[in-house]
Amino acid sequence: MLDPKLVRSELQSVAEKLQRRNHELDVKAISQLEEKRKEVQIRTQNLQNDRNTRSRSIGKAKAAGEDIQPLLDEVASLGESLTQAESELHDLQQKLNSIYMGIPNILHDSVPDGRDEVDNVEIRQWGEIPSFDFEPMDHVDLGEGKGFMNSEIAAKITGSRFMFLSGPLARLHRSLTQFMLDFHTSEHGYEEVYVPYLVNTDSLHGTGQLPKFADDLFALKGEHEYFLIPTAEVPVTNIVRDEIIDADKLPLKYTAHTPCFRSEAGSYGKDTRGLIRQHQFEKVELVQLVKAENSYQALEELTSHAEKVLQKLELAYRVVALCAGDVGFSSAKTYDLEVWLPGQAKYREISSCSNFEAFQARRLQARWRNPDTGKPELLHTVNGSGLAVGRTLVAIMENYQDKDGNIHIPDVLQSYMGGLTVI
RNA sequence: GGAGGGCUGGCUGAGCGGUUGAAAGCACUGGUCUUGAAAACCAGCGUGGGUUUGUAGCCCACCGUGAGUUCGAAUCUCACGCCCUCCGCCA
Repeated sequence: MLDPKLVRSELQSVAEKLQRRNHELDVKAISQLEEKRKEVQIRTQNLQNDRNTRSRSIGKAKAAGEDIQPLLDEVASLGESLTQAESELHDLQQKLNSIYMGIPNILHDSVPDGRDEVDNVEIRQWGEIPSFDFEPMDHVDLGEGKGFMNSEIAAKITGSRFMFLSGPLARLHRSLTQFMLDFHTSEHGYEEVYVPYLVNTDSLHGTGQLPKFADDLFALKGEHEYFLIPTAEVPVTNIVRDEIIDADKLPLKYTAHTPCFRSEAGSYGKDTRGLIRQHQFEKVELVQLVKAENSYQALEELTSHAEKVLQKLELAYRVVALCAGDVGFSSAKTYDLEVWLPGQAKYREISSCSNFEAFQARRLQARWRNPDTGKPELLHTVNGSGLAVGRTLVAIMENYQDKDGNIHIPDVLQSYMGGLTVI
């Protein structure tokens, strides 16, 4: 959520900034509601003040043994207008709040203009695109060819967009998560956390998935209103919801491995083949909670931490700055890491690293105490995948294949594979 | 599933329906003392919101959440949520 004070005091300029991401702010409705809110709020608070004053004097009179009946008569008429004003104010605040909850974050100045992914800007490349003296297969042909990947079994067990892996490929998948967690905890200073995979609605509001994106989530039936997490960002970032963190504890850096569940509503024809777009996938997430002045540096660092995983795996990739039209709702700036997939002969997203500035923190009431002022200030939240495990598996399969359809194991993973070098 | 207990400020923990935004302690900040430090002593110290050019002042709200009773609720009533203990079941 944006700062409501900012929205109403600089409504026009906020609206202009949001136009960059094709969000039309209903300036007229907001200013009218705010005007009304101001009037009603002042009226309500004056009435409350009046009531409090009178009630106090009744208390005093009673204590002094005076007759309070005249005072009671005086206050009798107050109640109704106060109740009405309070409920009017409540309604207005709810309306405004639901509008504010639906406004996306303001983009950082460095975000390039553009409508959609076509306009994203490549920042840098790493590694060499491998060349093959044979026609490289995609991961599905490789996996199915070996008998280690079977979408029909998954479809029988559940339905479409799920995958069944077996044998050394299932182990390779597991090895990847182990490697990533070990790497980030030992080399990059993240604390490993284990978190719930079901979350409540407060948590989802906090990180911005609700109220706008309920369709993307799997909801549980039953006595609790719980949802399957679409990303570890939700449980991990919510660690600091309603907390005030000591300055000397910052930055907080967490990493977690979780499964992620996305309904992928509205992507019906897209990436139906293989592991690219599934309802269930694994991810190792990186989350940093930092002071405002450090968040852009943190974004660069966190992005580089994700990149290092690709470098260790010797996979060619590029870093792309998402353009204004492609940056997600809660983010102020996002870098995507795109890995080269020989099976598709193109770069595909394997990580997304974002700075949310105070957008999530404001919803979360996640703050730190500034020792200079003694006052709480909103944290900035920064997160990214480090990396998406399923897509990393795809990248390894396709980049490390040979002409016989074998998959060679990257050096850094061999110890996790019990010394296996090829599958 | 059954039976109890509890949710108060950064933390611990008091709180007869009437200046209680809330005692006390801890922590923190400033000061006195000291060569310095510690201790001791003194003072300050909640969060959110409104108004406003204003981190000044004034005002409002907040004691798990939401309703209710009342002139007045942290204190009474109801519902819900969460936590804890015991029993049962169980990976």
